[in-house]
Amino acid sequence: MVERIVAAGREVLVEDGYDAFSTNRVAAAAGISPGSLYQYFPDKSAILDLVVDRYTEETAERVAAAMSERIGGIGIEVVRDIVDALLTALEADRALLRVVAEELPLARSGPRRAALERRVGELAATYLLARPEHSRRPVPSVSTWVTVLAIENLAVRWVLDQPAITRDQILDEIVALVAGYLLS
Amino acid sequence: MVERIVAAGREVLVEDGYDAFSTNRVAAAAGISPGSLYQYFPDKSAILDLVVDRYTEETAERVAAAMSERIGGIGIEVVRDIVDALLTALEADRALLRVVAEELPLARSGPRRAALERRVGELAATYLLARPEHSRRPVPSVSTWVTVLAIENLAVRWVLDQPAITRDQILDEIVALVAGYLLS
Amino acid sequence: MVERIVAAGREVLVEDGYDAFSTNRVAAAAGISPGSLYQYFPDKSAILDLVVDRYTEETAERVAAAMSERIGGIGIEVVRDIVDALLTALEADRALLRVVAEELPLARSGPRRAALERRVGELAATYLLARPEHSRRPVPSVSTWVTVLAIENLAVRWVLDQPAITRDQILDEIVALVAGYLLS
Amino acid sequence: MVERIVAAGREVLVEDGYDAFSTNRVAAAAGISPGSLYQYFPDKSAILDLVVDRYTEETAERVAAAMSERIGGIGIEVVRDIVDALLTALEADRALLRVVAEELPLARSGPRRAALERRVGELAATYLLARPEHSRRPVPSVSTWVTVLAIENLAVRWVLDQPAITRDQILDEIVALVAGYLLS
DNA sequence: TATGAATGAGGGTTCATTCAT
DNA sequence: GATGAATGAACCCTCATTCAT
Repeated sequence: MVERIVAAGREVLVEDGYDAFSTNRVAAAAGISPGSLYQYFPDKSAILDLVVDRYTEETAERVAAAMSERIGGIGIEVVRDIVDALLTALEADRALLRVVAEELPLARSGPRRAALERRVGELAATYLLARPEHSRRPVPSVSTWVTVLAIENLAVRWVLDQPAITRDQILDEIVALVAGYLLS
Repeated sequence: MVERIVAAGREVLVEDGYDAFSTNRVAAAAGISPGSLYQYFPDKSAILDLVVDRYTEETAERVAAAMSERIGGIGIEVVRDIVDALLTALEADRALLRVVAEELPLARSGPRRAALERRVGELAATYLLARPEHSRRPVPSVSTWVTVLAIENLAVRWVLDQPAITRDQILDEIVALVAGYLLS
Repeated sequence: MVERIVAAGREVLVEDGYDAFSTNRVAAAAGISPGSLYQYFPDKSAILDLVVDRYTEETAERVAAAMSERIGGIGIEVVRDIVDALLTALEADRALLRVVAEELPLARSGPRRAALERRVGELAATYLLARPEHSRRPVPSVSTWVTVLAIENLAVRWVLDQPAITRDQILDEIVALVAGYLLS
Repeated sequence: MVERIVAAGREVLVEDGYDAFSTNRVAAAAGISPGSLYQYFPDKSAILDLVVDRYTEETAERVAAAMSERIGGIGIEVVRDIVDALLTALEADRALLRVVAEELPLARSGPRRAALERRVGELAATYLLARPEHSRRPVPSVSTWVTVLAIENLAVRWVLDQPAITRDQILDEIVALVAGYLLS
């Protein structure tokens, strides 16, 4: 039932946008009555939080999976594969990404995004520490922070704004950005 | 009068946050009646738009000024100076930056931000075109897009999240990021 | 306008009872929209408070007037006249008295009633102090408290329950009660 | 089971007040499901009614017991003992008395209170009829009504408001009130 | 032009009651 | 009998917008 509500919430968000995310609308989409929401959630924002949580976790999961799979690999191709996975994950539900990234008050999606960044960042930091030859930057925590934020933003904007840049191009550019930063 | 309203709107935004940005509140802050707002703006969101516009323009102005000033300069120090100017501009009104970047539905500030990016991007592209030796990336428009977006996001997050990274450090890192990207 | 709302509130209270005292109902009775209530009252309970205040003050006023008028008089007839005035005041709007005394959570009407008691009590105490021969009770503040509470309750119950006791009878009884108490 | 529910209702009333007296809360306190309430009570107010009934009966029982015990006694001390018993009964559960007398719409506790008054009144009337020398008032039913109501209200207010009057004082005063009324 | 009282749809939430299990 | 999830009408209140003055 919680799942049904979360699904309905996601649907409302995708189909009608954040402004339409009212308890009445979500309940209607879930095919239940407004009062029933409150048997599973303390208030409206808890529903929204869980919808965003689920989405963020989904995305984090895919990226983290790609990372742990590829992380044994050699050279710069690792980065390309990971970013490729990230793009794929973001492309999976562009409509929801748009709402989460652009309509939600960032204060709501911010913490989830930060969690994602932390999770991915830790993996990356571990990797960099294990292979010091892969980074010439002096402070690993800092270069991780920089790398993760830069990649994340570029990926999100590329998916949402769909600039005149091909997928291969953006992958090349991001790889070049990261490689140039860490290795030169 | 429009200016008075915009100033009031900005004040409300900074002092009380986005949720308090109601027409009544803005009118009160401007010392006029709610009805009078509608003589100068078609609706509430037009006021908000103009507030954000003004802020974005201010910031763009400062960065563009720094760019045209420094753009004749030599080498990588140019980048450092420009990023420095950007940080300074963002630090000028951290409270408003927080509201604009974190509380506003990004959809509202998005277009203004895009305008800023375009403006700065054009300057950068012009520069890179004029001095091809400064970039080894194949498509200037793409590398400009990448550079501008990466820098912008890192700068905003550094100012807002205040991570344990000194100002000099973040400048070094951004310079390294850009230099590594464009030159290697 | 405040008066119009108070009148409407009183009407709803009298006509439909306390449970029907909803903001929508009061607004409808006042011929205005629900939102307009909030231009004159901070919340629903403020409306109710004022309705009860007005009623209590009205009643207190009448009784106090009778008291100051008669208080120069001689002997026990003074008490009779005052209680008569009290009965008259309570009979003036029996329907509202019923709601105020029986439907309202006493916590709401309690403080107003207490104020009325205090006001009347002070007058009575002053009188008793000025004419010590009128009371043989040792502690004036206590005998005042006892007298006021006893009279008030008897008067209210007589008006509301309409027991098989004539008006003259109840006046006689209350006079006997008070006289016997204070003078014997 | 009915008893369990009544006990739970009383608990909720005492612990959390009238506003918290919801079917869900009472059911939870009784360790049963909300739906089960309706197997024993037609609706919520029936539960409340029975809780109040029980409490009123308890109180009536104690007072009536004291009355039949003392009623053979001589003189005014009888009154004192009975009022003493009443105060003791009211003090037994001051928290519940407060809720019943101050938070409940009086309309709900009114009929129960009236029953108590009738019961006590009948005892008193019987007594007065049997010993005509104890009252000089002309209509026993009327003087009983007056006496019972006056005593009841004074006792309740004394227990709840805790004015600066000692227990002995209030007993003295009530005795004086009654004695003066009936005998002078 | 400026006002600001009035609007009223819609918001989130509660809770007595029902009924399929 | 017992359950407890589901109901949905009704609650109080907000606020962008309007319009008579």
